[in-house]
Amino acid sequence: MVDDDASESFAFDGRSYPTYQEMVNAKRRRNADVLAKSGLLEAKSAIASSSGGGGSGGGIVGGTRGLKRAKVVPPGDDDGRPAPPPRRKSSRIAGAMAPDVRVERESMGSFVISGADASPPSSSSSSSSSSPSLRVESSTTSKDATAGYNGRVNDGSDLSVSDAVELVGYKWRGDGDTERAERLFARILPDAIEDVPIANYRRGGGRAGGGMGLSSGSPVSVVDVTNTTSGRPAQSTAATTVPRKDDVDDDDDAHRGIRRLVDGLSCDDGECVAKVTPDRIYSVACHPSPNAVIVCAGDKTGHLGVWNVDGYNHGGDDAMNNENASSSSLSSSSDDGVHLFKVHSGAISTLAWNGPGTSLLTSSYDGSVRLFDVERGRAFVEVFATYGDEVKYRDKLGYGTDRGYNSWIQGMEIDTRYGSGGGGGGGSGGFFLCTSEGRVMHVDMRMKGRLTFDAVLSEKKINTISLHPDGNVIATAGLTGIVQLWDVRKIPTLSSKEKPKPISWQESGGRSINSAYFSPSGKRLLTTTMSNRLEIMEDSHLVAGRMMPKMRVSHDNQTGRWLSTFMARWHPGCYTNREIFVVGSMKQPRCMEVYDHDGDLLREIRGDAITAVASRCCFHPDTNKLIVIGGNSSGRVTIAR
DNA sequence: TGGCAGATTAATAAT
DNA sequence: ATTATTCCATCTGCCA
Repeated sequence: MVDDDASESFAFDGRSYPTYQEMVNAKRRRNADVLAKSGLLEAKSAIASSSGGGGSGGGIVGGTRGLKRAKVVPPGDDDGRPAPPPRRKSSRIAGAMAPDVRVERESMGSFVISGADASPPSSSSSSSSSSPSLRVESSTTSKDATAGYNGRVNDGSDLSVSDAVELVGYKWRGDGDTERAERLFARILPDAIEDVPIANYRRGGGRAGGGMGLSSGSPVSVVDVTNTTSGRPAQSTAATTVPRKDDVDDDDDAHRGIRRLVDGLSCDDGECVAKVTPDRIYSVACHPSPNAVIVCAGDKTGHLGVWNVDGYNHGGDDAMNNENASSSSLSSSSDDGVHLFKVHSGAISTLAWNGPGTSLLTSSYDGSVRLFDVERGRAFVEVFATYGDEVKYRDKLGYGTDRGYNSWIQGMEIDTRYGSGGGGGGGSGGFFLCTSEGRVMHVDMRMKGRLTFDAVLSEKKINTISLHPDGNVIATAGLTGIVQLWDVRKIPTLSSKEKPKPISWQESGGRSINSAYFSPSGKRLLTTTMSNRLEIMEDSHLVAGRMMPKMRVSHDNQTGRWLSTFMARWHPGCYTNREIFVVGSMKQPRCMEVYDHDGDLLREIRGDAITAVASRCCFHPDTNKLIVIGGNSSGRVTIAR
């Protein structure tokens, strides 16, 4: 059985390549891969027979690193853990559902969700009022609504590190997890913070390390876009995709430098991948410390996985005696650097470190935002959450913002206008949120926390919200298929009747837009669309009215239902005059793609460590090296460097 | 215009 | 090796 060769020429494996060389390269890669695999089979059996090695899948891939599911709970568990419920799925289907929502099974295996619009928490909070002691049951029934609080993890009180570890179900917890987590929190992360250079986050002097600035020089060829009538420009690019210019232009040095970095990326060995969360990854973020690679991933059921990739700080001088290398008898995996917390009851839609890396914000479908404040030693503080109108919530930030079951927080952007390192509330000035029903909210955390505005900017879901570095413009994009730019200062509140009006907008192929992000320099706006395109606009914030993209790359974004959608993301630092971004890909073999700001594909990163489609990707913020991170739909994270 | 059914998608855990 | 499970995605088509 040979894989279908499909068509030769410039197309291969369902993709078309702009140059023959690239196609050939792709093919070589594929062939090498196939070979490797077949060779592996032999090698595997050989190894297995000889050394009988550890357990499952000597196979390179598959990630032996990271979380491991506890198979069976030993009968005599000392922890007093409750015996595992007989069966997970059955219990869930059997009806442990949220009060107001029922799921009915239909013939074809599809589900129907019926029930009133999740009425706000039933007034009688009965048992769960404020149970201080966390019950461990959870997890298996992560979806059940702990009456009130929209089924969130708790009533909004703080979660300590150990709380968050406890909330992880027995299935994904191991001995010593709490101690390890506490050390991460009390020691490893604080050390990592120390390493973050001030230049990385201080405003004013250029956002990024290395270097410098964007060519503020040429004020830009303002894309004249507007004059071309509604018609499209030369649509002729039909041929394919990338509008590339063959001759690299002037800023060669920068270009070459970046190419060198990008070409050097690899992720071939098993150390480059680990299972970090139990479920599908919705968001990834990387701590800015230049001396560590500490990756965070948020999954569908509210788990936050933290992977300390190189075991940063492990050898610490006074490392705890109690748990040195030898202690772990059962779980040798106890020191693979993966930590798991459960901090939300719904998907973690966005994860974001603030500039100095002192705190991590998590936004979730469960309607809450939590702050992991390393600097102040406070773990998962609920910073905002949607609450109903009941009087008892009057003191909560987010009081009266609950809009029922069909509303959730889809995206978040840290507000850097007051300085990303700002004192204020825990290391960031505040944040913007966008929701499934098209709302945009802003929370100012500088004082006690205040909801600054709450406006409906779209009739449908808004997927992302992005703040322009100049602090005056935000971009929203979502199911309406239109990117819109807004003047932050002129967003009307809910109470005011005036209709919000965007400064400018752009539609893209009529389908929805997965993401729209301003580049760190602010010069460009990058969108990822369901009409299979990546589009780059330049100086869009200077245009009023209709915008047109400067560059357009065709890109298969049909991830389907079971994978998180693609959202191309910029490198947060500026390389001299060159900005780059990364995006997942449906190509086979799987890869992550790095492009530059002209839409040129610099690299397809492949390797044994990429075991599945990397739906959500990001970069390590450091500009002195290049590290690419990808999260897939089974909770695995791959890093390339 | 809005609501629903149905198709589609990829990867794992369980068999 | 095959099957069942995922089911807070999104698009199209059909109905009112």
